[in-house]
Amino acid sequence: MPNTPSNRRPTLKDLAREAGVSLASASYAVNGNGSVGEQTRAHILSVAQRIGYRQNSAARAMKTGRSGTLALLVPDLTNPFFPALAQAVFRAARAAGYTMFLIDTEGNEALEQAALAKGVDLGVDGIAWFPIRDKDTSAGVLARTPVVVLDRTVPGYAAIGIDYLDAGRIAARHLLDAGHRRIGIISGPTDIASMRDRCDGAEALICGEGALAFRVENAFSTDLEPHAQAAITGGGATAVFAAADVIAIGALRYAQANGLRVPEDVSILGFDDIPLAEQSLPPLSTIELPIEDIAQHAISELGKQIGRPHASSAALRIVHTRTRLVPRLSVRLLG
Amino acid sequence: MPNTPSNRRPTLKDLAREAGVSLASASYAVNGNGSVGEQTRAHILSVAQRIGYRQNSAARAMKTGRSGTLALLVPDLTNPFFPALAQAVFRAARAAGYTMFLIDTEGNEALEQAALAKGVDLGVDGIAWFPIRDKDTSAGVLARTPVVVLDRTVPGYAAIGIDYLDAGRIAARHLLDAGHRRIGIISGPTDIASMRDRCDGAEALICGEGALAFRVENAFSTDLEPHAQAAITGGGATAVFAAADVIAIGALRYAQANGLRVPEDVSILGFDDIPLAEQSLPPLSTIELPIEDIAQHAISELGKQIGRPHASSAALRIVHTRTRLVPRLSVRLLG
DNA sequence: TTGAAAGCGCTAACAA
DNA sequence: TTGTTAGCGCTTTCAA
Repeated sequence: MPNTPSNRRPTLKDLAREAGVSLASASYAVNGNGSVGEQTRAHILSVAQRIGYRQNSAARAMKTGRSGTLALLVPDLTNPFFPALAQAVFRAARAAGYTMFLIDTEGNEALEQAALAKGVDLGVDGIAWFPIRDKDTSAGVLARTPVVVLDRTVPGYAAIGIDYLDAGRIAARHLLDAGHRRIGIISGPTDIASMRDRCDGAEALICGEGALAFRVENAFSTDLEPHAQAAITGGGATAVFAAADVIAIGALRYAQANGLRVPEDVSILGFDDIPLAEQSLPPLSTIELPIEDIAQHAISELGKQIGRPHASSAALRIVHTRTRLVPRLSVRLLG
Repeated sequence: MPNTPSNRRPTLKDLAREAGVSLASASYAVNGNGSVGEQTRAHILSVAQRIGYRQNSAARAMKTGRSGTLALLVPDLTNPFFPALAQAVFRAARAAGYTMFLIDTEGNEALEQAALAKGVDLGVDGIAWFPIRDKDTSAGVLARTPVVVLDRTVPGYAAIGIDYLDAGRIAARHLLDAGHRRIGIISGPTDIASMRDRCDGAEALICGEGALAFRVENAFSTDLEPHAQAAITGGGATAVFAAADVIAIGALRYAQANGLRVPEDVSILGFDDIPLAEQSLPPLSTIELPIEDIAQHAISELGKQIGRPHASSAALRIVHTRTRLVPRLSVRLLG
């Protein structure tokens, strides 16, 4: 009959007592690091199994200052880009031996700040942070915690960026190469630098080698606002670069609902390559974000910062990853 | 000049020293519970602010046995149902004063087990668990941690269920009421009880008041397998109940790609009400899951278990929530 | 109202 | 190889 009070979760001490060894031996056996005789270890482990011993990571974390956990903050899980990114980051974290938690900041800056603080308080070893906007809501809370900002840039933090100017150029290049000259742009909300960049990149090239039919802005939604609707039906563009797939899908639907065939009458190029893009009719040509690259770089950057306690004030790495064109059927090759 | 070594995160001790008070007073001030003079507290708080003091929740959790955090495990974040559920659960948790972390078990039972264990080890106060299948992968790890199982049932755990038999009946009722008599069912993977139930519920009613044209199974995907394709084009049904929206969307597309108009030639009723359902052409009639109810009940059940240390062996609550029909345009009312 | 001090469960020197 | 022991940062009882 075990001496362990059955209503309490067994501790290392219980385990040691139960197995008739010292605390240290029990700890070594459980962590597999110190030196314990092979049979001692086996015995301890079997007792652990029997009494249902589990590490108390809080205590362990307190002692070692490491919790083996990372947090990922994303602004909106219902935007299909983020689950995809999250899975990639989860995988990368797992490969590096970390357990990753996800927090949805729900587009709410107060929540974002609270989540950042909570992460720090709980002692996660690092935070991969996809900010709601290009704004530092951290209020100094992150001073001593490894952080890497994803996709955006927040002054003072390492970041994994995407070369959006280049991405915009890739988009424009594709349309131009397909023979289009009058090209319109439907931008997403421009308070986000990455959005401005991709549109600026595209616009520069379009103006250089063709003509910008229009450049309008629309919310991050498949519902097109009136001016965007007007641009599509009356803007005179043979091709439209919609700087986000959700908007592109909205444009596609709007065009079709108004008697325009895609791509025969108007070509549409999206951006993001969300799962839905492949399944629209016609399948949407789009620009794919280097999700895997971002995930890899993010975890490796975090790993570096965690390894090297405080070089945070040292050179802040900003890694740039590149996008790729995914040609499908929504862009027409002009004769 | 503060005496706090600047490269280390300030501790309560640092705060107490810096403010010239005892550890206890500092703790009281920070937590707002013990008794401290008004000015003492204000002073301590301002010093805390200045030196950037933050609680170390790991230490706090170790002492109190409570971390103020909950974990939510879901099987697949790229299935749009889960982000929606996650957001609802996050909100409910927040309203109850908890911080919630999300873990995607990625349909992998080994990962699920590891996540469960990690949650327990980290000392979360409770776990809301949406299992991959109706299978207990917990390996006894959860013995002393409050747990509530979502949507499925796992022996030995409290659960928030959905009355799927009833849901299937609601689906069949809708089709029958619209005048359909030859009705087919495309089921999802039937190793999941909830899937069997909704189909069984529908089938019973269909057989009673009409005729079952076919009942086939398909993976949880918009890609239809050959037998499902054949059933749609050659099964002779005027209406199809696809027991998951993703499958319904696949059926819709397949039908349309093969010259069948929806709902003129064939009606399609889905299940889940994922965001995409509203945006398909035609908008998909479907059955809505009571996400908010599930979230509320889950958090409240967890709250009860956390409050009452160990009534776990007591009566296991199984709460049942009800679904609702969301009529849109993919079901035709027969003359 | 304030402070001293005892641990929470664990790790890692260090000693044996 | 094994055991003893000093804390990690915090809360909280108890005494002042």
